[in-house]
Amino acid sequence: MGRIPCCEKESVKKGQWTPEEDHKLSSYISQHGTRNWRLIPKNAGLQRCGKSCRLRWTNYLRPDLKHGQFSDAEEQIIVRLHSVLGNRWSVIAAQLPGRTDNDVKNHWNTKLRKKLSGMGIDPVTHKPYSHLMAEIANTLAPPQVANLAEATLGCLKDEMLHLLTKKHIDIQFQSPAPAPPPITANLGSKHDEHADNDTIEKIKIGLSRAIIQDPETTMNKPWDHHGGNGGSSGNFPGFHYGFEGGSPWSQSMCTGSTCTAGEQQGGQLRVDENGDECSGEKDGRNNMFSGECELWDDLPSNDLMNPLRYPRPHWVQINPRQFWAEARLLKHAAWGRSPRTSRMRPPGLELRFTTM
DNA sequence: AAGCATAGCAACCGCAACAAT
DNA sequence: CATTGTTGCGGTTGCTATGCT
Repeated sequence: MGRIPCCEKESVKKGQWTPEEDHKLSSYISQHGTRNWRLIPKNAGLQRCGKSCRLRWTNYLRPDLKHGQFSDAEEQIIVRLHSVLGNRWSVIAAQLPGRTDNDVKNHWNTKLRKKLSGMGIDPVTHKPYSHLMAEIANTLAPPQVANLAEATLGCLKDEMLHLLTKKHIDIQFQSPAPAPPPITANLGSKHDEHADNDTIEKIKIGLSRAIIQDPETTMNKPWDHHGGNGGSSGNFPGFHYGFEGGSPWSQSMCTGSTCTAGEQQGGQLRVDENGDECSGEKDGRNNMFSGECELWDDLPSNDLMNPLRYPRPHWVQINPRQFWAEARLLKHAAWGRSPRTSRMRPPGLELRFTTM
């Protein structure tokens, strides 16, 4: 025999509250208080669950609530407390008069998390992504780092794939040496799912190859702390980070060589439809982290733990900004239209990334 | 102008902690 | 101390408005 439900589900109304319901609930609570939520809907003449009434009151109807936009000061409090407390929304909300835990949680999930990500800061740990990756990389053996880098690149590939598969495309990927056979990707026909999956796999392989490595840079091994082109992070070549002190909003993982002034001031980084950089978009879509990641190509994942077998892995630094700019150019070329035709790629696409 | 994608927000759900008996 | 009921919390979902193609 289970616990009795908090209300009779079948006779209870769900969904948006009407102004009449709000009025009934508010006037009842103003007279009788919020003693027993199970009895409140019955006594107030509402066909609602007590739990639903409590939620409506605490999150919306309470007279001491603020309903407007979050101020900069409030946002900074949330970020600071979240870095210490994590997702303890009720505790965070308690420090913000007039705000509910639901408000804070929603604001975090829709705005602040993206804002931090856009600035290159991991919203979970509140550390710069590059710092985290450097920390991880420094604790792993090179083959494991390769695995990690592969996974990182995999995310980028999926994003790019998504970009490409939004519309019908017919592309050829062509890679510099060692030249793989050109891969024709023909997406958009739904009639043969197996063939489409096969094509997607081919695209993934093509992208892997298209992001081609620079043989000269193989002299710089990621685990060689004395060589390479490491930045301010010190130990791990290719990972640059550095941020200005002060509020979290001024933090950035950018290095001087890869950031615009706008980014260093905390602006959001974007690439527009033309592949041009811009900043400060209000909705924060297409946010990217700047900085660099490293790829060791052509390492079969099932044998990555054998450094003797793969003593000299290839690697390439990827600037995500350039990645997306290239991706958009690729998209425009594939669709056969671009606002700036001078920037269109000729047929026989070559996707290439330069080191910074 | 229509259709689609995305962001923002309100509300729901399940679980755990707490209180009452 | 065990059981039962209530409240609070955080994750998730679904609806609506808005923007984009």
